[in-house]
Amino acid sequence: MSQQRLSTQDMDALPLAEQAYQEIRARILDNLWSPGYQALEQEVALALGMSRTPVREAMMRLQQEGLVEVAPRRGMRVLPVSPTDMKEIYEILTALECMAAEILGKRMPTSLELQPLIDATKSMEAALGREDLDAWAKGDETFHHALVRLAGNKMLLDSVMGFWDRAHRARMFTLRLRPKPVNSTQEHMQLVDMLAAGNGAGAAQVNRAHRERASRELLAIFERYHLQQL
Amino acid sequence: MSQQRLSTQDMDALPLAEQAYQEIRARILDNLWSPGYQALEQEVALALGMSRTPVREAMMRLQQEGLVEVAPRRGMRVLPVSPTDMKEIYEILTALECMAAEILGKRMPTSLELQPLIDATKSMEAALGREDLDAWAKGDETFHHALVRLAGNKMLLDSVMGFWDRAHRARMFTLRLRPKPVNSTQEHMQLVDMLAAGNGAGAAQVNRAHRERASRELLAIFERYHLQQL
DNA sequence: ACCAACATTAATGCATACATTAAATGAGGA
DNA sequence: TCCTCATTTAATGTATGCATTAATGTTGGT
Repeated sequence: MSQQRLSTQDMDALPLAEQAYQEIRARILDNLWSPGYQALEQEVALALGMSRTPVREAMMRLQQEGLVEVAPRRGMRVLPVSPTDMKEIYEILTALECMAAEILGKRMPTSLELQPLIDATKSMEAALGREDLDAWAKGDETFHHALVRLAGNKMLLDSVMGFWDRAHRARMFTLRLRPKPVNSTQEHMQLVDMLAAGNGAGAAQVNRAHRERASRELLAIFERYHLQQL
Repeated sequence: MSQQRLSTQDMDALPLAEQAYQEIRARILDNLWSPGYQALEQEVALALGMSRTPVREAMMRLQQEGLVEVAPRRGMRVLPVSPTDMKEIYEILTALECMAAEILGKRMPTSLELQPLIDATKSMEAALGREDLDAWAKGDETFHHALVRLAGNKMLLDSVMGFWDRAHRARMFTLRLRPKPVNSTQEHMQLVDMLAAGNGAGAAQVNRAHRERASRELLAIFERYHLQQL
């Protein structure tokens, strides 16, 4: 294998370790590598066409983020998400997002700032009309991402995004098992109203109810289908 | 340098990468390597008596945790903590700890479970009597650690501990610049009472006030002394 | 004296070699 | 047949080598 394949003008300026990270992460989030999937450093290295070193680096990063576990002798293993995990993740996300909502509300965002939230909500409604649940989910992510981003706390955003990743698969899976999210539009707009009114506490409360309902529904699905992990 | 120094019966069963991580982290938290301190992979490796590989691994881990930055050509650099950073960290910690308090309160912990909180508070009071601020700070950490731990959300605990690390230096530094924390005992016991009474919302509220006051005091010190970073 | 082009140096990113060790395999005895 | 202990195998952890490249220094021209 050639020592370095980056020649003079190569489009991938990304370090191999970074490529490995993004590639593995994408496969996990897209469920190409499902929970329980195991692979040795060498196997992954071969699959990605690089040596063990950058792969190892990527695996450790993913382990810290909670997406994989690196077992002593069997390489990495894609971690399943248990109902308990989901409960923990949603508790955290609820706390963090509500904090974001409160901060943002107190700050009285301009309508220009709030526009992304409104756009996302509209796109969700449109997607729902087309029965396009994937697009709906994407809109929902956009909405909540914008909400947290506008709070202006960078560490908060990073932290939240990490937990979203961990819950991603389960959210996608349960998307089609739960009642159509017809209330979300109204709940989102209610939140926007609170924010526009500068009502931080109210915004936090609305978002909290929103998230707690979502969490309950999700955990109910785990129960109903006896899902031990996803 | 010998390839492997782990002979048959060696007390350090820890992988070198783990040793490196703990060692570097300790030096940063103890302020032996102050904010702005820079070191190349090779230098650190030499200092710790190992090769670049495990050092590199440790540095990446510390970077993800936000303690250092790994600049392209100048190795790692211990990150300073700015007032903005402190504000962000305390916002997050407040949200997460309050969530912990609420969960724990709702669960109505037994007095046995609450004992660690009471013990920690007593130890803080004793330390204060001896004017031993370091011991006081340690007690405070113990109290809040126990609070979050008892909430039973492992991910929450991990997350919180990461943010504590990032704020550690600044907390220690400001310890002697701020008014003696004479109210903390009462506030802590008030929180314990709420928890014992099963009053989750109340516990959250008390803890929130507690943390917001601490945060305000800390930021005020940054202001007063024109500290741009710690 | 200043600046541009070039040479030099040094640090990293990655590949690879190697020792250690956990797991798997197999042999021998109860 | 089953269990115990030695042997082999294979995966990792760590060290090291090497190519790339950013930073620094140097030279020559204006």
